[in-house]
Amino acid sequence: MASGEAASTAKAKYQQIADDLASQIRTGVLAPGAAIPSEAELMERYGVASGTVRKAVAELRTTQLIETHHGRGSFVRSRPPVQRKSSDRFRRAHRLAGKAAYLAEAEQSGGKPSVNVLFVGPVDAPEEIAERLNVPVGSKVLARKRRYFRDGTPTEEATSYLPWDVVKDIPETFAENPGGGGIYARLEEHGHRLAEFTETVRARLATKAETAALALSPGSPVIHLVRDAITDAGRVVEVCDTVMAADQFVLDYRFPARD
Amino acid sequence: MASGEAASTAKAKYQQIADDLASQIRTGVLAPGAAIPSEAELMERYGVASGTVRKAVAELRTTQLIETHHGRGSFVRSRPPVQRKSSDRFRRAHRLAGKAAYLAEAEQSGGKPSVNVLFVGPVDAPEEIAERLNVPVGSKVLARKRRYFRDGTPTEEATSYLPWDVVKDIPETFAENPGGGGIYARLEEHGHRLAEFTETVRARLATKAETAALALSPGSPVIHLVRDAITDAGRVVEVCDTVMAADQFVLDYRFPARD
DNA sequence: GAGTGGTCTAGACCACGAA
DNA sequence: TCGTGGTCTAGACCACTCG
Repeated sequence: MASGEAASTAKAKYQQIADDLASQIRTGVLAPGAAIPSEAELMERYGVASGTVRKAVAELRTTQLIETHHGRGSFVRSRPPVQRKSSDRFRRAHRLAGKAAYLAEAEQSGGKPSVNVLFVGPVDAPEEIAERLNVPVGSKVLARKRRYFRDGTPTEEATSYLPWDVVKDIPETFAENPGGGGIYARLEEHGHRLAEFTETVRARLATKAETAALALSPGSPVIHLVRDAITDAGRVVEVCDTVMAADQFVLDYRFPARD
Repeated sequence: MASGEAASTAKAKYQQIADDLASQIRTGVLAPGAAIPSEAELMERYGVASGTVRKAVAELRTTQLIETHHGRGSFVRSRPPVQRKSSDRFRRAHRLAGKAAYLAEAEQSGGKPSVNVLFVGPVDAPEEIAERLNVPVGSKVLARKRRYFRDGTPTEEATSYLPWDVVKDIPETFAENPGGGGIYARLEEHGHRLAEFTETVRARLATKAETAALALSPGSPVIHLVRDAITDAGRVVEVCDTVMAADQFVLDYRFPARD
C-alpha cells in the first residue's frame, strides 16, 4: 500500500502540490478571498492520499498564502495595505492639535481605525517594566491596555504602564478616553514635559494568546515594541508595550549622523 | 484500526506530547544541545503511531524549541544571546576611531564577529533601491553584499547599494575591505558628509533562500531593515538592505519629542 | 445531514548520517 | 549496516459550519 516513490522524484509530492496552488494564487487564478478546492477534491485531482494533501495545505498556511477555517474551507488571504509607524508620530504639534498618535497614523493608511480599551487600573509592575520605570518590581503602577483595529480586524495590542505617583493627580489617565492628544498631552499639562522616546524593537513568532487576540494564523510573526517616554528631567513616565501583527506594519525611523 | 477518541479528549495527543517535551526542555530535563528521544522511542513511550509523534515534533520545531537534522535526530536549541542594534551605532566618533558599525556593536554582545564578502560589483538597480537612491530603475549602481557571522553561525545578510557617480572616484568602495571606519568613512572623506539616516523596519517569515543563507529553520521570522544614508546636501548616497535572524537581534532607537 | 477540515492509525519505502 | 528522520498510503472517526 505504501508508495516507494515517495522522495525519489526531485520534489516531494506535497511540495509540488503546494507550489502548484501557490502559483495559481500568485497569478490570480485563485483570487484573494476565494476558496481553494476542498481536500477531497485535491486528493482526487492530484491522485494522492489525504495526508499528502493536508501537508500541502499546511505548507500554504505557514507561508501565509491561505487561511483555513475548520468546517468551512481554506481561503486565499488578501493582504491588507500596511500601516506605517514613523518616529515622527509623537510630534508635539500633533498632540496640541488634539490628535492621538494612533489616529494621526492610521488615517494615512486608508482603513477605519478604532480602539477598544480592555483594562485600565492598578497592577503590580512586571519585571521588565519596573526596571524601565525605575520602580521596585511588583510595586503599584497604572496599566492601560487596549486593542487597536482597522476596518474591524485587530492589528495591535498595547499596554501602557505609568508610575502611580505620576498619575494619581491626573484623573483623566484613569478614564477610558484620556481626552484630546492622548495620555502624553495630559502628562505635559501636568508638568511632565516629554524630551525623548526610546523604542526597543524585536520580532518573533506570536504566542498562542497573541494568535487569538490578533486573529492571526499560528506561526505568524509579530513585532514587539517597547517604548519609554522620557521627560526633560530624565524620568521615564510611561512604558508602552506593544505587540503588532507583523504583516500589517512598517516602522520608520529617522536619526541624525551624530558626532 | 482508526481511533475514535482523536479529539474527544481535551487536547490532541500530539499537542500533549509536544507540551510534555516542551516542559522537559524548559525545566532543563532536556538541556540545550541534548538530543530528544527518537521517533521510534517516542512512539513506544506514548503508545501512539508515527504520524502523531511526527506532528508533535513538528510543533516543537515551529516553536523554535528544537532543530532536527535528517538522519541524526532532533536537538534542543540553545538560544544565543541577542545582539543589539542601536541608532547610536553610526556615530561619527566611531568612524573616526576606525571602527565599522557592525564591529562596534558585535563586540558588546560577546560573540566573535566575522564578515564574509559575497559580492562587490555593478548591478542594475532594483525598483525599491532605485527609488530610494533617486536614480532610474535598472541603472548601474555598486552593490556590496556580505554575510555576518557570530561565532561562526550566520546572523545577518546585508547588501549596500551606492550610486555609480558617487563611488567611481573612490577605489576603496570596490575593495572587499573598504578600510577603517567602513564605507561611511570613505564617503565622508570624499565630501559626502552624512547628515542623517532613515531606517525602515519590517518583520516577516524567512523566504527559502533566507532560510538557507542564515541557517534558519523553516518558518523562522526575520527582521528586514532598509537604511538610507543621507548627506548634508540631502542626497541618498547609500541604501543598505539587511535581513536578520529575528531571534538574534534587538533594535534600539532614540528620538526626540519633536515639536 | 452533507460537506468541510482535524486527528489518528499501522503500516510501507526512501534518504541521510555515523559507525 | 543500522538507526535516524522524511514521505506516503488508505483508510477511520471526530468536530465544526451551513443550509
